[in-house]
Amino acid sequence: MDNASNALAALADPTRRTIFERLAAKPSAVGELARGLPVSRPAVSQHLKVLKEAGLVADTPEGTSRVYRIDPRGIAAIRQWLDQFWTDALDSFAAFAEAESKEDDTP
Amino acid sequence: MDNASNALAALADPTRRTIFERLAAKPSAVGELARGLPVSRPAVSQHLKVLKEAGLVADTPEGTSRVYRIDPRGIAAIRQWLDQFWTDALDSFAAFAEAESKEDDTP
DNA sequence: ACTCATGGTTAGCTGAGACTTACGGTAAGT
DNA sequence: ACTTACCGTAAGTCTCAGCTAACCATGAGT
Repeated sequence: MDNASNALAALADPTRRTIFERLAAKPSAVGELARGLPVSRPAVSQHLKVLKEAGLVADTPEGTSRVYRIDPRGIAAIRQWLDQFWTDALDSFAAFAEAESKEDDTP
Repeated sequence: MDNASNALAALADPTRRTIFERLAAKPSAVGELARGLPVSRPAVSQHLKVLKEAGLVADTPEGTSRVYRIDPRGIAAIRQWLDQFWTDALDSFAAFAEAESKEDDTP
């Protein structure tokens, strides 16, 4: 799926992965996240924007604050994309193993 | 896992995703891949190096050629990393839905 | 109305990485 | 031995993404 592309690209950045993992452990506000990270608050905002557009997180206004949490849709998209190749990967390996065993004609 | 980090970063590039998908459909040599892509052959070589270090592909010398195929380990690493957050994601959404329903005190 | 706290947005800088070109290295065929 | 085909690597260029600093907007409390 094309949505999986955005999700994969979003999780490629280490800082975004850290943010994602922390939100998985506990939904938090922007400043709360930035305080525990080595980057500034605007950087966290930009990362959250990317994660949101990738369908990996969702946000809810909470007064003057804004709470972010994990969105299962992004994870589902990546899983679906991966499973598309899972059987192919096993087939490739099975074919390789079989070709290897047939090469054993050197006694 | 840390191996999942490399795999995610490797699949972030669109060209590498295309190479990965084509190898899933059919194991191929480097030149064969490059002929169907809008980039040069050395570029494909570099991409394959990244994919190999990420555990996503494996290669086998075939005479003067070199056949690349999919390695299931990379896919497994990403799947394992994702499943680590799957239940957390569902919990986050369940908690959000419950909080939403309790806010229905505005008749 | 004023103040304070929280966040999203923009401009600009900088470093990482994707690409090409050129080169060297190896195996098969003649 | 020579040629051809296939591939990996090094050096260099250039674009893009992540970061900071500064600014503006909004809601809560007084």
